Amino acid sequence: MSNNNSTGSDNPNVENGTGPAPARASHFIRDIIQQDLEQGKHGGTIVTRFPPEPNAYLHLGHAKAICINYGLAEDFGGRYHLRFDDTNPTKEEQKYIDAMRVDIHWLGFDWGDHEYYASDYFEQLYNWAVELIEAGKAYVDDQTPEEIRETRGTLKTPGTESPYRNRPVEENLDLFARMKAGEFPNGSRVLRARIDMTSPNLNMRDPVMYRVLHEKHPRTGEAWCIYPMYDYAHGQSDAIEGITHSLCSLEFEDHRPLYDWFLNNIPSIPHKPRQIEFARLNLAHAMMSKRKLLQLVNEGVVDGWDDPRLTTLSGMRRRGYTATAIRRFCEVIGVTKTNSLTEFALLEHTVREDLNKTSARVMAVLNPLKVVIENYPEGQVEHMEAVNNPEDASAGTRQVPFSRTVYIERDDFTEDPPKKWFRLAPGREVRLRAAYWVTCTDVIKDDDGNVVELRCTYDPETKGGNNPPDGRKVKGTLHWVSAEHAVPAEVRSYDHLFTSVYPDDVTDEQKAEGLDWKVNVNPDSLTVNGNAMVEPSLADAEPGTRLQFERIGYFCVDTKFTMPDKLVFNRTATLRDTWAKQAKKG
RNA sequence: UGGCCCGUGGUGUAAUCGGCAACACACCAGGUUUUGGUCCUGGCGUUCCUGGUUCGAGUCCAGGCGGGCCAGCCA
Repeated sequence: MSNNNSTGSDNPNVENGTGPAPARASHFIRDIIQQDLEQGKHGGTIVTRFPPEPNAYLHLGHAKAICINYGLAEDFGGRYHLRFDDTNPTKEEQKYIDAMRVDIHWLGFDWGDHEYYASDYFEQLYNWAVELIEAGKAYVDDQTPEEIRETRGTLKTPGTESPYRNRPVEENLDLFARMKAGEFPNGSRVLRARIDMTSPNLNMRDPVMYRVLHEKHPRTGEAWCIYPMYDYAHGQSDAIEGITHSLCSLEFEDHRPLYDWFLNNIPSIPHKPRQIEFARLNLAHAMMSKRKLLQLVNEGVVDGWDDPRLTTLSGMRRRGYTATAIRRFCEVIGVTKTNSLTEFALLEHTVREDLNKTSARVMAVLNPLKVVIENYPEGQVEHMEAVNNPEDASAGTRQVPFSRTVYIERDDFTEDPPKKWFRLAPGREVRLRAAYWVTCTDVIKDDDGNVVELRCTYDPETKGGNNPPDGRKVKGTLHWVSAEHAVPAEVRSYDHLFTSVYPDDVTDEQKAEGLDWKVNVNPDSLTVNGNAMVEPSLADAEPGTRLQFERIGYFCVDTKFTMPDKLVFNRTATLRDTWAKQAKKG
């Protein structure tokens, strides 16, 4: 897991993966790298990087990019860098840098000493810009932003050259130096590459390399008042770091000719990386746009960047997702250039797959219904032995107290059972997991006819939930908690944050009404249940602990709302529920 | 009559040189089970269209059709 050439620190934030390393799926980028290595390019090694702009929190789409970049470097014994692309001080903040470092470590990657910042390269970038000016391949443009936009042309018509395009080299050098010296206000002048205003690729129509921005930078402070644009900074940063394969998403395809142009035209460039693009992740019912995520957070639609409904890494972590599950997900979705929409079910599958193997089983009743076992001695308490994880014998067993009054799930009882109903009903017998078999003898209702309590009898010969000697069978097994031992808890359940698979889908009618993508926010995405009762072994559960509530789903102790005297659980995912499917069909 | 990219089951992907379309998810039907979980078995396809080359095309060629991205001094 640790980066080659790194310090190999045992970072406490790195969560150990569980299952065996899955076989690596082949894909076109892996093939390219394999081929390059076989042909002896790059001295037989590869160097990749993950280059986030620190202006938001990392989300599942970033996890895909991280797994591709870092995973490939690991697989081929190469090296990987973390580079913060901090070229726009108006948007970037230190808090995002800090959060990103935590998230990437949590995912299980250690970049060691290879943490870099585009701002580290400002001096070198500036010097190369001067080289370009000297070569007659860059010039200072005095046009206003509006004029630059107008003369760029359109998708179908060529642009026109700036009147400043043929300025003498000396004048460009002087003006660029004075831009750097702070003589000019924001927006007054830019440095442009001198390429081709008639190119069908708009990125090649004399792209802006530097703009004047009198802005304090989180790292360089007031040292600079001109800042390089992405297109100029990115490829050259790759070159400086010796990146061999610069992997990015599809929308940069059109930028590749420009990426290559800088590399090929800067006289003293030390190294030429290769940019390769892949499709970014689209996940149904989820928001993967940093800008819109920021909006959801700022407008209070969600409870911060780590809201468990968000597919931010911090949100998913708080929700109970494991790094193993996320990395496995990134493996199974593959790497292609095809625009696609991945079903949420695939994500749920990978988290269940991991949690099934690793999480301890406990009993929790979300919606309690009181059951009095009339033939069980009053005041008696038995400690029943329960298996912690049937998938993992080493997880051992625990004692769960049983008494005369227990709570069962309200959904596990019905007065008029449908076909194939295995649960409790008047006169029916079921197994209380790890305890006894009980038979419902009476139903007690309030004045409005609501069932408020059940009366049952138990069979002492079924202790531990075992089959009785008479050979009786029972189909249903229910979870339960002893009323006097139960610990109250709050349980927060989540549904998709967006009702439509594409959160951006807005009808023309909605647009006409002035509505935007936020109409798709699901008003029922959060359900807070304050009535849950959990078994006493959970009383002191540590925040972050992941558990399976038997027959219900995977939950974790919330790290934000849990207090010493208040347990709060987040539902990570439900268990698959074939009965619910069957019942729905009728 | 702008450029670039992409089309394989419901979904995500695979298919060496042109050689029986494979895997996972989802769904459906069964089996096992002290979780209606897990696990096991089985079912589910005109490779966007048309034409061409070929003994043979998802793969090569031509022409269509459909989808995505690009006109920030954002990344």
